[in-house]
Amino acid sequence: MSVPAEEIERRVQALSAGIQDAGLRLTHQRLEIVREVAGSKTHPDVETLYRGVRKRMPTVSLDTVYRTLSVLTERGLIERVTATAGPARYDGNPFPHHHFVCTRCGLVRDIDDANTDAIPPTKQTDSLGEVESIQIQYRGVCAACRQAATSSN
Amino acid sequence: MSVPAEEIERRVQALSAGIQDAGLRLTHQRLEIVREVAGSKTHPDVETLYRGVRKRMPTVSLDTVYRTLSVLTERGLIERVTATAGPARYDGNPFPHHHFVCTRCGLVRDIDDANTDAIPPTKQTDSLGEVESIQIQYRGVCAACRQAATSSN
DNA sequence: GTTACTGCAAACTTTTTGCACGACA
DNA sequence: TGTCGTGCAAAAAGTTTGCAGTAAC
Repeated sequence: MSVPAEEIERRVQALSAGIQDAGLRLTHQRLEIVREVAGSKTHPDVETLYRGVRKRMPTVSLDTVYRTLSVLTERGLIERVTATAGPARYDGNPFPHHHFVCTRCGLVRDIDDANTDAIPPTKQTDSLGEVESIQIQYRGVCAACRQAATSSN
Repeated sequence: MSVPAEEIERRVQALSAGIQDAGLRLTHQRLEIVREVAGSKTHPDVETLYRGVRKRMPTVSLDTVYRTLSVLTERGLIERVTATAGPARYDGNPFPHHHFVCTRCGLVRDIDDANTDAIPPTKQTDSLGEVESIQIQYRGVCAACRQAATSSN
């Protein structure tokens, strides 16, 4: 149920290229952090990514994880997940997609690009600015939380 | 260009009722905080709301603003804005709506309920859980940022 | 009259920053 | 070889919590 190896590879390629195209250095640390975030489907927070990277690179520092994620986000290569409260979480999938969000436990999972052509810009959006992309949040209760609620009733 | 008085009133009513229906006390502090958040269309952060409330109630504390916003959010009466990084921002509109988000400056504005029937749950969402609501983020560049970019080119 | 809420202060968590050393292009 | 990036440490920012007094119901 993890991200398929070839998909991880595709993401790592896109992110690595993005770093180098921006004239930035692709250091060992950055590559490992890219691998970690690209290989996760849970949209982890910085601390979790840090622990994951340290398994392969024990000397990496938390600051570097913060800084690398900032760099990637500033360049638009990855996104901060804007769906949950608490510590920042990151989305290592650099291709367009949407999110399912569990309102109970904060689980976030990617949803492939839906038919966003069905959602045209409106008069309201037109008066505010130019819409460049549309992201949908499907909010609800995940299977695990649903089961937990059922069995305790 | 602010929220119309009757709309503010409608929101304050809904939020006040929500507090009391939950068996909580509608204190002066809570009412002023509700007024502040319901009257703003900018989705302000806690510090900004605090300053606004203090104009009318100089003795209110920042903690109480934090606590009241937490209470309102936990009860599902208002929502934390899940669109921007940085300090938490709150959306005092308790009725269904969507958001336009400027990716440059972080401006967030409400968009009236679009035709979300055009976005049915998918096989993917079905396998993750039950979708209860759909929120659309229209992302782009707001008029002010667009103008700033144009005039500096 | 109870009990929940508030203000104050302190603590805690998360994130950012300055600096000197080390490594990438 | 020059410059960008890293690790360390300290600081800053944002948020939460314990406690005693106060106010809502």
